[in-house]
Amino acid sequence: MPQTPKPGSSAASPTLADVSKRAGVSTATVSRCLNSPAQVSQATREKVMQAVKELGYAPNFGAQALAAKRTNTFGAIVPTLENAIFANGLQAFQENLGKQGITLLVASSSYSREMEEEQIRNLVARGADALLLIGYDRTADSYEFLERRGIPYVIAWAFDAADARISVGFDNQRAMRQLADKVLDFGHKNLAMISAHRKGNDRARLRFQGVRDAMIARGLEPDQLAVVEAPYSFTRGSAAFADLMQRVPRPTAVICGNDVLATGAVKMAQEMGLRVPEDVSITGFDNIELAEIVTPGLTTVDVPHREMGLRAAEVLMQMRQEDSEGESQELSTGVKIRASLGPVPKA
Amino acid sequence: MPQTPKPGSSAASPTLADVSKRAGVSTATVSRCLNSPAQVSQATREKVMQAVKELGYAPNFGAQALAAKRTNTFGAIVPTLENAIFANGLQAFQENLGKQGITLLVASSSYSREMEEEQIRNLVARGADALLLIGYDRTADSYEFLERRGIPYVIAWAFDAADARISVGFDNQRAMRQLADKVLDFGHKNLAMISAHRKGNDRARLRFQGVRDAMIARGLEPDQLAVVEAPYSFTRGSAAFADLMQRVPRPTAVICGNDVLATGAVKMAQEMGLRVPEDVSITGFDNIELAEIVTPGLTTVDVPHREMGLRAAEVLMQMRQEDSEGESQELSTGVKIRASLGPVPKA
DNA sequence: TTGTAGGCGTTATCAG
DNA sequence: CTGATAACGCCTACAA
Repeated sequence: MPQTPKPGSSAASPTLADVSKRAGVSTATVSRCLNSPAQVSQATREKVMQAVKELGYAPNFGAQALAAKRTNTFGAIVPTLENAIFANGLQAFQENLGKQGITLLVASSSYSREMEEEQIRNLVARGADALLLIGYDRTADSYEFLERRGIPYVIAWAFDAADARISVGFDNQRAMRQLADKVLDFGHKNLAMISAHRKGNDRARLRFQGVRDAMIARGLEPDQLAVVEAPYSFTRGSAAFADLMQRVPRPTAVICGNDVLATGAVKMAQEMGLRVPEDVSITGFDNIELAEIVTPGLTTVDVPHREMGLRAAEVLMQMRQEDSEGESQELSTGVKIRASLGPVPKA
Repeated sequence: MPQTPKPGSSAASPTLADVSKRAGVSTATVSRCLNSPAQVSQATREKVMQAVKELGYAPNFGAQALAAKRTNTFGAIVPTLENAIFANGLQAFQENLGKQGITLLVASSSYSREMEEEQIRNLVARGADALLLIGYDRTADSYEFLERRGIPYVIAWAFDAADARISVGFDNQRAMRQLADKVLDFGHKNLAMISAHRKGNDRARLRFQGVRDAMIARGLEPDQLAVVEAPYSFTRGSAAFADLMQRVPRPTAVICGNDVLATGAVKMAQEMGLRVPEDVSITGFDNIELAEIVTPGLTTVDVPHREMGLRAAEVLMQMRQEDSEGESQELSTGVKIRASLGPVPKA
């Protein structure tokens, strides 16, 4: 049945054909008007644009992608959107992409490798030209899928010089080691750590290892490190802290895998009537705004979020455009000292 | 390890045709296998699924949308993703959608009506079946576009009984009025407000009005209310607070348009050596986690974020499925009293 | 500068 | 149950 173009069908989306009809030109001309206006004469262009306005035409993305094989869309998959850990980096990433007219699609994996694999497929199916991913740990299928499709991707929030994959990030282990060194400088011997689940999370594993490195360098027994794993949330941080405070001997410093956990810990300390840092020191990781907001301010690892996002965008755009290999970039971190870290309490 | 791909087809995405060839069936059968497996015999199904696995086939979203005219994708456009104001609501929205196999695409408008209009077009072009929007204020073109396309949408974070559009939200004016009443109960006479830009932001205007309402009801002159407008950010909240503290007479209570601004204000107060609430009271709006984290805790308007997201999802799914009108829902807010609000300081 | 026509990958409507 | 085949909306050589 040939299409029966109902006159005045208001609900349907106008198509290129509708516009072309109204402007009295061919669909090709309309398409050119929209994509390379220079190729069209002033007069027709105006006619066409007029029709576009009147009909409220907007191109159908699917059809466009299908025909052009290019979407000008990048994707990013982060473990979580619930706290601000990735917000600033993503924001910078998006800003830089926007300058080149590229749209960003964001998805969350909820810290699950399976979910991430699904989201990767999802974004690719939606036509993402390139992907931003967090850390190295993901299913083999995920990597295989990306390679097979030839989708450019860059790994952020982690950097491994020994890995051939392109990344823009920092050395989690070294970063945490530096922080732990500061903690030990204050004389702490009984350390504890609140870590994210290390299984399937390379950043968490490396940060844990960083603490051990620091202990070993001082002749401390790393297995003495009391560890509790907790999902990255404020309340879980509180619970984990309460747990650790039951241990004997009680830790004098609690190193947290990120600022959200550390904030939860600080709040729980207050609830328990423990003073920070007089009774117990607490540190974070990331240096997000929260670290400054909580009282006392968090001593934490300062991560260059914005620069990471910026650079990642550059690398990715280059990889796509020139079909070049791309080049990994290691960024450096620092330690931000705030009041939450202090000397060992007198027993 | 690649799977011995067909010569020349290594980088390209496998298509339905590739799968059908490999499985020795028609493309139609493959499609059915994937979409309504019940219609296919056990034997063929297995053959096909095998081929799908081997080729790493994933459907092309654009083509799918083009042919099926539906995407099982909803969109949401929020003013910002940088702070957690909308995070919990969106999370709940997404969770509920996920149960029905619907994917959520999120975009940010950066508090700009023009940008929002662009994002609406963008998401619709990408095939969003329905949209979640924040507040009522948007360009006429935005509304016109949505109506013309017949895209179901629901307005959240605001509720206006007099407006015919479907919404799931709360009365911002009344909510703020209740909070302001509490402030006045403490005896404050010199009030100040840090508001979001009211132009193009109905929620901000209504909250402002809510404060005035409370003042009027007590016989205070509402024009005495000192107001500073600031973008919703921590640092801007700090700056605005510093500004207000210069005013003569100095306000004894600062009512903020949201918790982020209020937190910035609290921090600035501390920097200035002012005690909260002994020297000055500060209130927020939203009751996000932050309100509990900052010291002192924020007295704020408690908004049922999760329920709003949940309900919005329900309403929207219903509107799409049954093509029904949908029904607006007003949610109620409360006032959460914390330490940041106290009596008027003795002069 | 403009128009014609083929094809992008899927779904859905028919017959077999 | 399965297989052709016609849309779906757009882009892009290729012609005119």
